[in-house]
Amino acid sequence: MSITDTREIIMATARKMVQTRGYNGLSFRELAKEVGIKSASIHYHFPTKGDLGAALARRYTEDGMAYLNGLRAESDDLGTWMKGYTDIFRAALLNDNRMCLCGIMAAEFDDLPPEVRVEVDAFTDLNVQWLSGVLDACRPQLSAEEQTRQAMAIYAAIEGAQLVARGRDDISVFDATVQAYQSAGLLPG
Amino acid sequence: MSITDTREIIMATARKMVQTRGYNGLSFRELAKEVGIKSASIHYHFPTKGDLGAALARRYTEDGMAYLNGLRAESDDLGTWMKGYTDIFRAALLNDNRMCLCGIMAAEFDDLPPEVRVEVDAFTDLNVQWLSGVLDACRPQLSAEEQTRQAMAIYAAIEGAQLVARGRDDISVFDATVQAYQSAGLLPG
DNA sequence: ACCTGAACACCGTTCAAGT
DNA sequence: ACCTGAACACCGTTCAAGT
Repeated sequence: MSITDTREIIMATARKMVQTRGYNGLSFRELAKEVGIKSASIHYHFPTKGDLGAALARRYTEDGMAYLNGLRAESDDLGTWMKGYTDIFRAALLNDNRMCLCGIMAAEFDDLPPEVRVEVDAFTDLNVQWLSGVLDACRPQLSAEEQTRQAMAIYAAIEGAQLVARGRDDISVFDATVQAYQSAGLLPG
Repeated sequence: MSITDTREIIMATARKMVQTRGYNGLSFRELAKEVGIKSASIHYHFPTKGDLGAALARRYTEDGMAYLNGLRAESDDLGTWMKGYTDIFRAALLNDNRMCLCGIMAAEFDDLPPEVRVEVDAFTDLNVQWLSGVLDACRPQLSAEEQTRQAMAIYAAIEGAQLVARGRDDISVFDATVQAYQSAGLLPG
């Protein structure tokens, strides 16, 4: 086992925990037990909880953007793009009623150390940027400001749909809500 | 000071703390310090943290519904109703970037004791019910199911707008997002 | 390079004891 | 009726010590 392996196992395990219980709900002792080391050893890889949280958010953003950019590269269909987008959030709910890592952390805003806040912000920015790109492809007549505003609204609405559906532990709430967004024309396609 | 007074002070103080830091972020010791008693004394009024959380959510729901029902009684104007509705969430952000008590708790779903979950669910139900009533007044041609679905979508979208705006600590994000919802026709009026 | 046990100040909770 | 101090098992963090 090299350095990287243990570090990766810690991150994968912690990511699941945060998506389920939140940043505050993440316990170093519980995490260590699951990984099979002592809690003090976690601090060797991530000096503070904030370091771990920031690393998790950064990786989560990287993975998400790789998926989304692949989606745009592989298809020219607006419907495929938007279904691919909403499916990220749907998949989290399907996966043990988990939440978007940065969505759940946004709710804990006041408890987050600055280095984590920065990464949560970056996730939001990149989501809005990607959605703006999609809007530019399908609604080029809109100004850049209007595209950004609509992209922000789409992102916020999807996060809200996930939050509420999760609170009900009912994925059909998510599906029905996304469909209502589509009917209203909030989502393109 | 009667029983009720201390109890009320505890609830008012705890409510602010939960709207800022969440259920997990609420500390009995910190709460006690602010109230001016010892943490063990909190347990006299609320045996467990779950009891306190449930009482907070129930009171929050009661207060909100009293406001919303007053709104519908005092005016016949759809715009006034919807502005009154979104203003609840806007006011929380204006008040030290706080969140809807039940919105922040919904994100902590997995950490909530059952008695708190029940109250968070009730809040959602009553919001959807109130919004359905508004939709029935302005879009009577819709089926009850469709009204409920749209009401759920409105509630989820507003919660999401608050969540994202709070993460940015920027109320203009909330305002722009709500306006985008209105332009799309997701919000009536 | 990586891990550990022990200590620190925190946490919710319990309970016998005070008034 | 209401409050308290002390104890319990938890928490993140630090650090000297191990290999």
